Order: sequence, then structure tokens, then C-alpha cells
Amino acid sequence: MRFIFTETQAMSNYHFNDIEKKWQEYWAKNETFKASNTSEKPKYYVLDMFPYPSGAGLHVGHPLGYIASDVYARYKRHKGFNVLHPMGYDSFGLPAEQYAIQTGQHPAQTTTVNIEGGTDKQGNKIAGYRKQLDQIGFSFDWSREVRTSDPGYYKWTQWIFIQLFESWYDEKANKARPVSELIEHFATEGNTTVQATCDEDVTEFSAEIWNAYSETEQQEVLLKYRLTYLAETEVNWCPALGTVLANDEVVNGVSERGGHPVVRKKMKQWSMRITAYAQRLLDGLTTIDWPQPLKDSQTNWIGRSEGATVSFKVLPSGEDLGGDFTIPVFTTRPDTIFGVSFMTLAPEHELVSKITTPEQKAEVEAYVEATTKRSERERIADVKTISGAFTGAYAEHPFTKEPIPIWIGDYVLAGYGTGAVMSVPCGDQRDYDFAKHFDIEIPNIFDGVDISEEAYSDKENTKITNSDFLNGLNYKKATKTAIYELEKLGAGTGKINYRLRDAVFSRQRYWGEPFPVYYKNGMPQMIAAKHLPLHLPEISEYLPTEDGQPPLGRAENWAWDVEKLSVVSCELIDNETVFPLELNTMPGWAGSSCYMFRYMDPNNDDALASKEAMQYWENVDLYLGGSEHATGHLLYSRFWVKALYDLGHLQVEEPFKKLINQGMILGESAFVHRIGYNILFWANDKPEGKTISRGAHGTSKVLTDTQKDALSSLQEKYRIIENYFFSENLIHHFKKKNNDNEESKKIRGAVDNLVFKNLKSELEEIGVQDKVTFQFHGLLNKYNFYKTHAPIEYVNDKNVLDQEKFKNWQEQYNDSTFYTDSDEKFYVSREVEKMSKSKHNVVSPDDICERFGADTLRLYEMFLGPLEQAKPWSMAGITGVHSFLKKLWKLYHTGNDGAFEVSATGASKDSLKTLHKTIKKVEDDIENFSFNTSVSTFMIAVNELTAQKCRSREVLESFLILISPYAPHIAEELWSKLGHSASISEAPFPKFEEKHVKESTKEYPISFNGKMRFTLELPLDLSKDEIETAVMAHEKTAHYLEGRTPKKVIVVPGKIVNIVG
RNA sequence: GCCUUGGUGGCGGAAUUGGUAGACGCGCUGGAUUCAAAAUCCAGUGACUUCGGUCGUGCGGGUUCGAUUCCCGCCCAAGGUACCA
Repeated sequence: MRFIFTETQAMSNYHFNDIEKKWQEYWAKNETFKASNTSEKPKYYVLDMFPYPSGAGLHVGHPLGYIASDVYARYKRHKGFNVLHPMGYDSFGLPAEQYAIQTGQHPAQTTTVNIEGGTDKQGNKIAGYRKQLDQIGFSFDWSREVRTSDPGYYKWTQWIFIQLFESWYDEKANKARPVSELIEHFATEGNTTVQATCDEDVTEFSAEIWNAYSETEQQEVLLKYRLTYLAETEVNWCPALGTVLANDEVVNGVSERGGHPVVRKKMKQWSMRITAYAQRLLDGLTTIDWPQPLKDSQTNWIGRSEGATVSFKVLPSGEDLGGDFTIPVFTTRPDTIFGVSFMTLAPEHELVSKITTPEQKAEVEAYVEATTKRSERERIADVKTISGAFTGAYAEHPFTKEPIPIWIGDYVLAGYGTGAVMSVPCGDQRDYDFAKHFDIEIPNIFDGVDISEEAYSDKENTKITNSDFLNGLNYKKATKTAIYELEKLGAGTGKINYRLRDAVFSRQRYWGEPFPVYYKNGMPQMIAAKHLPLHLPEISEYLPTEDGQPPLGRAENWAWDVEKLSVVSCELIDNETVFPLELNTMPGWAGSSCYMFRYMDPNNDDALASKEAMQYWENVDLYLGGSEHATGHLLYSRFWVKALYDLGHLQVEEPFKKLINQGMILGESAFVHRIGYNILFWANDKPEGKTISRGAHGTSKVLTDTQKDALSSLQEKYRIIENYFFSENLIHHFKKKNNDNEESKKIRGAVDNLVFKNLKSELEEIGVQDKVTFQFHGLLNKYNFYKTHAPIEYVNDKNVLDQEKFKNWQEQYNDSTFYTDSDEKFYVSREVEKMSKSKHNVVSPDDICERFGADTLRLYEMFLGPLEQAKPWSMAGITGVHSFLKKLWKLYHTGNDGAFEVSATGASKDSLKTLHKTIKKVEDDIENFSFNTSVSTFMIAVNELTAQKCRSREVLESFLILISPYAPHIAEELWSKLGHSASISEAPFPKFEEKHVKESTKEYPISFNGKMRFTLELPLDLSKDEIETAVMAHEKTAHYLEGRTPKKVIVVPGKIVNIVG
């Protein structure tokens, strides 16, 4: 009996592992989701931002967007669209390179393992992205997979680079054009009639001059026009690491890794002339359906401002100064020109060294030196520290001819505008603060405004005074007049300025696309497109060379032979027929800027994608990804697409029609806590309070240098007491102001005794027990608190740490002592952070699929909350979603012993109402990307259908299609049990019919002064007056009125009744 | 600093146009079933309460018959800030 019982149980159970495996294999075998480039159906292109395949594998945060886009893609298939839903890998990147530096493994190898799975050299088993993605049941068309590090792919990245190199931006035609046309123009007319976006320093030349130039000279000039060009740009240079660092790799002026000094340094690098597209990038935003915040951040990034450039002549002063210099500045407030009382140059400004007077030289040089140590972000963010130096030089005011002192200050950045500002302290707060700090005059040019406390930056109510011909004018008129007068003087002109800077395109890294570039006489030459791809060369080590060249400097075969048309050994370089190749590689965004077109025709060897494929798929209809890409990938991609569109290679001008941001899933990190002690020593021959500082700088005569050093290291030793861990609760109580409690005593007992006991003998060992005094009491500020990440897999959901596992985790923790709470348990503290390997808070989707199934994971990730919002991951609640699926399964298994059963007889009215209510809600939700509420709707529907004992095939079949985008495996299984032989994936979406959900009555909430007191069911077709009469006649109304006469009765038919009075 | 987003029970969240705050799920409490456990099912669950009510959507104001929703001023957290992707 018992045996039979369990057997039938098993029959009726929801065996998600088997079902999911079965359907994943079915989809792969039948190529269910393979998209065709020709179809009668309307097309729909759904794209996810492709992942970087890291060694840590997929965590639960990654699939969030993929699940959402998959739900949408599957929904669109039900709606009759030919859906393109591809996936690939952004497989060039820094992590693989850093891993290569540490372990010597080739990044290509680790990348392949990360994607395809396997075992790395360290013996770590890696599941691989592909397998992880597959088990979630995505409807990707894997036949179109791309990898940016695949030579067959980066051939096209290199090809695009060449297209950009071979073009320039014609401001008259407002589009990019081939450089060949520019050369023609130069040869016949020179450059005076060309309006191009180009370097600032191009000089005018005639056709004769151009034709007389040498080849190298001509190339040099052309480089100033090309859409990608070589230029000196500032970088964070770390001499010790021999490499350039990202801003966020620099912390307080030193490298995050290793703490080495970092300086700002100029380097010759490839740049992309994105500034040529500033206006079009701005204009294009109005044509695309993106979230407003994302558009805002691109708008701000481009930073259009209208104003004027003004040139200030530098006055001769001292002996050596010629006075031939002018300083151009850009200002958005030319109306305040008479308020200028000084000028400020960026410390890096090229004129600084030329105009500084001998007396000021030392101060200025010291300041410039100090500035190179601060990162750009620090300089902008830090508005509190005001610093600068006077150059000793003066400029001449264009109108008053008064001398204006020239200062340098690090709040002015070299890369913004012209790297110089005309400072108007009465109108700009930063200028105001600077002037106050250095005691510079603050002339007031605003009528009736008090500027004794702060600058006045309001434009609307401005009335200019003390400004000669601008007196009495408002902002608009004064601006116009000022520009007119400046132009008359030849000292300035009206200008639109963009904050957007050209994008640096070189990286001193190994694991990126090689440039298809070699150098002849120092001038870059492109390798012809037919010889691409130019393969990334093999190198022995992935570090920069000893003399500071990028890693490719180590390649033995990295020269271009123009006769053999192939890469040859560097030893053959003769600069006649064999030339050195470019040593930099391309940045991360190179490979991701046009990948959406490659998916359309991924195996095409002759083009990025065929014309037909591009014509059919056009651009991405729905793009899903994180908002962190707002000003990187999403801006660069738009720029490249516009440029390639201009050049006739693409048929669309915007890559992504609609974009949805998915929020990050955050991890719940666990922390264990340690305590350290600040012990203060002072020598007995020194006055109290003068401690022997760390580093043994003390001037004590009774101590030897060795003893001072020993004391210092002793201090260091107790600064953090290793291996003693305290339960979170203990620390919490200890940190309280009045910490005279049991928990605190426990801590004090442990730490003080430990230190005190050893300290005596340690002082004796050094031989200073009589020569120093140490301060040692329990003042809170004498303690240091440290927290360290503990792996979350060692912590249960009650925040209790498995002490044994933690001890065995790393050798340094083997001898750990744990101070537990009163319940003998050791608690960690929790904090919500980004999910990352280094924070040991990564949750992998693998075990969730194993334990609950992919359908549960999919539903649960959608159920967690709104897609766009960031949310912490928590396993609490997943059981609810899982048991929902079990209930769903049961709904179709109501036969004897849980056998599958549906009936052909008609559906009840209630069941039809439930179904159609659900169709409406789910359809609305999917269209609005509100997936979390859909899941709730499914739960309600299953609860209702179960209560109604619904067996109707009509209802149950339609319901399966509704849920199939969310939980495709269970839907397919039940669909086939219903007798269908084809996949559910293209079954038409059920049609909503109003008649099934129409209500005849409404449960009216009756409010008194806005507070709901009771509800009253009334027919929906009652008029306002009828409703009022019915409500006033109700016995409860009298009760709540307590004898008062209502002043007013508000009736909103179908909504609410509110009685006031 | 600047730009952007968010703040609702013990927790994740819902409330689509200003109209019943807390749907749905978790957790918790009680019960049924079971030798027992798991699973499942049923009921309850914002706080306070003199059981009449009162309070309640980060804080302080305002508009309105009515505000989580609109307006003004703050506080806090997260993301971005140009070489992480």
C-alpha cells in the first residue's frame, strides 16, 4: 500500500528538473528560436546588453534583464512577430588581462573557459556562461552568437576604425565625408573654404602651399581633420606599475593596487572626434524612446552652452616677457565682462610656464606639481578646499584696458573649454570663493544686488550696472550687446560650446582589439581592409615593457611588411618596407558600439552585415541594460552609428529605438568584526602628551633608534588584533555611548587582557619597561573597529556564521577565536552592496535552478520588484513562487491519483471572468514592463481557478499561453499534455473580451470628511443623485453623521462617495 | 560638489488619471493532517486602543471635499561623474 501511495504521488508531482531539461533539449534540437532574415511576419528585435564573461560566472543579478527581455521576446512571438533575440559576449576586457598577469594564462584561454566551461590552470571548475544561460531557458538564437575577441568579429571593429580614419566632418553638409574628398579640396582650394570639425591649431593654407607640402606634412595636416586622430591627452600615469589607470583605480593620488604614486601625464593617443556629432547626438535624443533620466544624463554629458569666446592679451611684464600671448576663454556670461577682476588658468595650461614671473616661479611650480597628484574628479568634487597661485602676470581687459591678474587654480580643468576662465567673482560662486580666499577685488556689476555674502548667479532678474555700454540692460540684451562689441573689437565672438570632449581611444593594454595601424615616418598608416583581421600577437608576459611601453611592445612579431602584406618580426623593421605596428589596443567600448548590426548577419565575411539583413532588421526595437552605460557605451554607440550612416554603411541613424534600464540586483554582504587598539607611548623624558609617533620620529634621548622602531611596530601590531572576532551584537553594544553592559565587558575583557598581558613582557624584551609610559584605558576612541567580508555561503538566513567553515576558508583564519553572543552563536552584520566576487556575496543561479527550477528562478526574479529599480537579493520568498508553480501544476492534475485532467465542457462564468481579467492585466503589464505585478496576477488567477474547481480546457489552455513567456518549461509540458505536438512558443496570444469582466454593481466606499467608514454595494448604472439618495438613506450614514447636516456630498460614479460636514 | 533615482508593515513590494493605503508573496501566530517530520490545507496578522475609535506611506509645510500620488523646503540611501564593463 505504502509503495503504491508514493508512486502515485510521484506521478502527480511537478518534476521541474526533468521537465526543464526535456524542453531545453527540444528547443535546441528543433531550433525553435532561430530567427529568419526573411519572413512574412513583422519583425521585432529584442537585444540585451551582452555580458563580459568573467571567471566568477553568472550571478543572479545578470539574468534579471535577460529574463525580462526573454519574457518580452516570447510575448512578441505569441503576438505574431518574427523575433530576433540574440546573445553574445563582450569578451575583451581588463579582468581577463589582470588574471593573465597574475597567473600567466592567456586571456583567450581563460575567456573561452569562462564561456564554454572547463577547468582553469588553478584547478577551479568553471561552469561557463553558456551552460548557465542555457539552464535558465532563454529563447536566444544561439546560431548568431558573437564574441568581440573573436578575430572574425574584431575584423569589423578594425574595419570601422579605418572608416573613421578615412573620414572628416563637413560642417556645411553636416555629415561625415571621405578624406579623399578633402584632399581634392585642399589641392584645388586650400583649406580656407572648408568648414570642418578639426583641431584648434590648424593654420590656413592655399592650394599652392598644400601641393608643396611633403607627404608627411600633408598627413600631419589631415590628421587634424580625421574622425579618429592622434593627439596628446592627459592620463593617470602610474610609473611604478608602468601603466595608465582609470580614475576609479586611483584613490587619494595613489594606485588602488599597491598604493603607488600616480601623476597626470600627457601621452600621444588615438582620439575619436565625437565632438563633431555633439549637436546631432543631442537632436537625436528627441527621436528615441528612452527613459528620461538616461536622456538627461546624455544631455548633461554633451553639455551644450551658448556664450562667447573672449581673447585676453597678456600684458608684458618683467624682462623676458614678450607680451605676444593671448588667452582665449569661453564664457556663458559675456554680459558680466565688466565684472572680471582676475583670470584663472588650469595649472596644466600651456601658457603657465611662459607667463609666470621669476618671483612667482617657485610658488607656481610647486602648485602645478601638487595639482598633478589630484585626480580630475577630486578637483571637481572638492569645492571646500580653495587653492591656487598667482603667476605674477597680467592680462588686459578688452574694454577697460585695465590690467587683470592671472592666477592658476585647480578648479579649472585643462580639458574643459579652453582651460582658462575669465573670473567674475560677483556672478560665479567658485570665482567668488577664490577671490575671497586670495583677497582679490570683487566688483559688483549687478544693480541693487547685495554680494557681500555670496555671488549672484541669477540670470532672469539681472540688471547690469558699472559696465559702460551695458548699463541698464538685462541678461539677454547685455549678452547680445557684449558679443556685438567684442566682435567689433576683434576680441571675441559668439560661440556654442559643448562640454563633451573627444573620446580617448587608446589603451595601454594587451587584451583588446589591435589597431590596424603601422607608422611610417612617425605618421600612422592604415592596413588595407582586405588584409584584416590583424590578429592580436602572442606575448610572453602581459605586463608593460620595462621602458614603459604597452604590453604589445613585448611581441616579437609585430611589424608590418608593406611588400609581403603581412605581420613580420620586429627585427626586420627598416622603415623602408617594414614598419612598426601600433602598440596600443582599443578600449572596451570599441567592440560593443556596433555589435547589434553584426547579429543581423553574424557570419558574413564581406561586410559587417549584408544590406538585405540590415534593411529587414533596421535597428533594435527594444534594448535592455543597466543605466550605468548611459554616457559610455550608449553615447559612443550612437556616435559610431551616425558616422557609419553618414558614410553610407548603415541605413539607420540610431541604434536603439526603445530602451529600458534594468536595476541592479544587489548582494547582501556579511561582515565579521575585529577590534584594534590605539596604544600611545611616551618617553619618560618627554612632557606628557608628546607621544612617540609612528615611524619613531620621537626626539627622546633615553631611547635608542632601535627601541623607537620596536615601539612603533608594537603599536602597529595592536592596531588591529588579528584572529579575534566578535559577534555583531557585542560590537553593537560596545559602540554605544554608555557601554557599561555585559557585552562590552566581554569585549574589554578579551582585548584588554590580551594586550595588557603581553605588552608588559614585550616592553621588557625591548628593554624600555622603565623608560616609557603607555596610555591604556577603555576610552572608546582608543579602539579601532574593523570589518571584513565573510563568504555569504558560510552564513545562514539568521545571520549565524559557521565558524568552522570560516576558519578553514583561508589559512590566516585557521587560529581564529570567536566571541559569541549570549546564545553561543556568532552573528555577522549585513550590508547591501553590489554583487561581486571580491565582496564574497555572489549568489549563483545554478543552485536555484537545481533546487527550485528555472521557471521558479524566472518568476522569482520578475516577482522581486520593478525591473528598473535596484533591489537586494534575498532567498526569502522564493518558496512562495515555487509553491505557486506547484499549485499551477495541480490545477491541471485533478484526476484520480493526481492524473492529468481537463474537460471539454464549457467554462463557468466565474472562470471566464478570471481568465479575461488576467489576459487584460498581463497584457497591460508586459507592454508597460511591469513584470512583478504580472506574477501577482498569475497567483491570484491560479488561486481563483483552483477555488472554482475549473477544469475547462478552453480556460486552462489560454491561461498556459499567458504564463508561457514567464515560465516556459512548465507551459510547454502542460501544453503537450493538452495534446499539442508543436511548441507553445508561437501559439497566438488569447484575445481579451470585455463582456466576460463587465460588472453590474460597485462596492462604493463611503467616506466622511475623506475617511472611509463603510462600503455599500450599488448598481453601476445609478445616477449621481440616485447614489446620493441611497447613501443618505442608509442607516450607517446617520450613525457617522452623529446628527450633523452634511455641507456637501461628493459623488464620483463608479469611484467614491465623500460626505463633508 | 554636480546629475539621476529611490524612501510605504517584521521583509520584497501593490495602489495604472488625486478617490477603500498595505493587493500578491515571505515571515510570524493558531489550527487540521501525521507515530513524527517535511509537504499540504484552513484562519489570523500595520501600530495603539477605554473596542467608541485614534494614528499611520522619510521629515516640515502647502493646495484639495479627499494626497503614497500635485507644489515648496529639508534629511537619508543608491547609481553615474569621461581608462571597470
